[in-house]
Amino acid sequence: MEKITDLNIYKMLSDEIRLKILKMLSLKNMAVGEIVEETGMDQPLISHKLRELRENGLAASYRSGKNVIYSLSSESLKNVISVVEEAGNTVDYVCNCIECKEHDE
Amino acid sequence: MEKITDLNIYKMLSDEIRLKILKMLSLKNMAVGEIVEETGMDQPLISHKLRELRENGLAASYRSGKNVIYSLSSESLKNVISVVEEAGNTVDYVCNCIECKEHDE
DNA sequence: ATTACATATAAATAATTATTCATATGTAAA
DNA sequence: TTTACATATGAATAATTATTTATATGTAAT
Repeated sequence: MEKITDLNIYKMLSDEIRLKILKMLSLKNMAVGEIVEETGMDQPLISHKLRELRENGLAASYRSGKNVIYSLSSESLKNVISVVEEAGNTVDYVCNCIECKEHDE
Repeated sequence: MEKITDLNIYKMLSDEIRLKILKMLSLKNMAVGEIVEETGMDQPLISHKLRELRENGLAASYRSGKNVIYSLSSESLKNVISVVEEAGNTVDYVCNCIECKEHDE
């Protein structure tokens, strides 16, 4: 098992589908089928994304009958997600005010 | 100018060189030449990375004589960087304890 | 045991992103 | 006003990552 670096966390969060999955998992644990349904994406694609999240230590899973249930590996990820969302708003604000207007088309 | 989403922030942070640059800028403002020197990478490569950071609203720049000085666009990015670093440690810890050991080679 | 359901995997392809190389631009000094 | 220095850009290539397709595996119900 590799060391989990902040770089790896960012990489995992930098894909739209993986990010969506993580946000869903931050609300409740979910079976693969539910994730497939709620995202509307293909099952093998979701399975790949879940594997990446698992292998990079951001998600954990266990089997329950026919289903496999996924969860966030750590509560601290919820914190990451919300802090970055806030920062996104702040940066956006700063950018609109200071210099980005100059480059508008 | 595009809306800055949390996804874009993650994308910018998910490249080793860009992340290194952002961490450097979180300590002090720097001229391009200094960044090139301190990272040891090629000048055009750094210039490309800086452009990405600028265009995504994470960095700002101004000219000072022959030099161009870069800075973080927002203090809140420092917060993001440190929160994720912490989360990395936490996740790592959780993972080592709970389930990743099972998959060790 | 056979079938159906849920999930995982591997290999192939497609798409995106990073890096290099050559050169252009903009500023200041001689 | 030529030269040097600092940075930026564009086009070409290389490398990485995402997606699809086909199929395998594992569990449970009949």
